[in-house]
Amino acid sequence: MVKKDVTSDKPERTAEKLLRVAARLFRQHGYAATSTQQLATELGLQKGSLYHHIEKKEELLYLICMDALMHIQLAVEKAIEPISDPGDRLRTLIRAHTCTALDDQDKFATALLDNRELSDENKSTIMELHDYYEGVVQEVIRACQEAGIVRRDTAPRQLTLFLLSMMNFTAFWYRPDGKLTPDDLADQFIQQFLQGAGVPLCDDAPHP
Amino acid sequence: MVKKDVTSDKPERTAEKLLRVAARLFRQHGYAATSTQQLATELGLQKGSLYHHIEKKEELLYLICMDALMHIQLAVEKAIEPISDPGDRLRTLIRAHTCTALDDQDKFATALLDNRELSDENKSTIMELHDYYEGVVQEVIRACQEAGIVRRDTAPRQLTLFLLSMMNFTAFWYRPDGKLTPDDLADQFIQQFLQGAGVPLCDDAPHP
DNA sequence: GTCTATACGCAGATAGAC
DNA sequence: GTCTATCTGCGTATAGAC
Repeated sequence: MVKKDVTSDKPERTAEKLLRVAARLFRQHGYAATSTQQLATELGLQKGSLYHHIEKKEELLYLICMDALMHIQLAVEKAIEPISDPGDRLRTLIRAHTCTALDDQDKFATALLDNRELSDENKSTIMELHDYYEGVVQEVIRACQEAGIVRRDTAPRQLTLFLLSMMNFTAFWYRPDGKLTPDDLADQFIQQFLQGAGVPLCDDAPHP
Repeated sequence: MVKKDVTSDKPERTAEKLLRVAARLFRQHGYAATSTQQLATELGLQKGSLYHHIEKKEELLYLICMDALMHIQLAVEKAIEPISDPGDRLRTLIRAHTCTALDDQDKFATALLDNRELSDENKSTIMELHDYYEGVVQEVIRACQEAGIVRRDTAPRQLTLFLLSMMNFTAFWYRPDGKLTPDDLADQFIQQFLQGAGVPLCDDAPHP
């Protein structure tokens, strides 16, 4: 359905702006509740003009989901690739995921909320990517279990879901104008995921 | 906008079924993408007939959000009310929240995903309830900090968001036909939230 | 690449018979 | 409480001028 080449940089400017604005509106009101009219108005265009840039409205949603998923997957894989220590890989993954997700919050939130409104065909494509990425996360966690730094009494898949839940929900409540930077938040996620919120029973005896 | 009395039990059966079916469809396709036609078809009615039970389509969404929030809030408050130990209150809250949310997964997921599509007026009402409930959770966590069983180096509001993120995201991926019961999941949430996924550094020295 | 004009269908909602 | 019939508007998408 989509054959845009992203090789060239400059001539695609309008298309990028379109995606950015669409992501903001979709996140705010939902995909189906956002009309091509609203979209055009925000861009200072007539609604007919949109169809010079896209084939149909759904293409916007598809591109947004694609963009968000690819972005986060590539960022995370690139970040953890040169690292071998399992614990460092996990911490790096959490930081890269958090920062990338918040860097493009509208697209990421839309991808999470509105992917159910894609056509069956597009939905499968997106779901495949999603599952692949989940597998990457799960593998990092599994390696931590093997290395003895993450508990083995819970299935890696469960732990993956817990971690992704915590990080992904952030896209819904995080306000960039608040006090916490994405990096601060990443620190908190790392601590919360690994140590939990409970006070350690025995940290009065620090190890050498 | 809504003046239904929920005092009587039996005569409201159709209305309940309507809400149940609506919640399922809304969750599946989104509120705006679900037509009154689909709704009517699933109920074996003509679309005109729906308007004997509701004033407008949005009323369904409003009632679903209301229902889900009230249900969970009442269940949690009732569960923790007789308990005084802060840690027990937190663990009880997690269990009540998890089980109640999964008991009516469609409504709960719809309330989380589609509340943005409510009219401004209805949205405020729902948000107030939501904030109130968040306050209840936060207070339980704060009490745990005061009692020294939850770390104080993270703000109670942050911890509340982490906990709710983990629990609420469940509504999106949990499958009732899987192996985990809601109770199992609650156990995992309690452990994950308090102890984290990391292996304790010193549990070779159990306390008496 | 943007405009105007328009096709076409389906959405939500109402009225009145049964 | 459900049906049929119908109103009305707005939705997505297209065509052709500039």
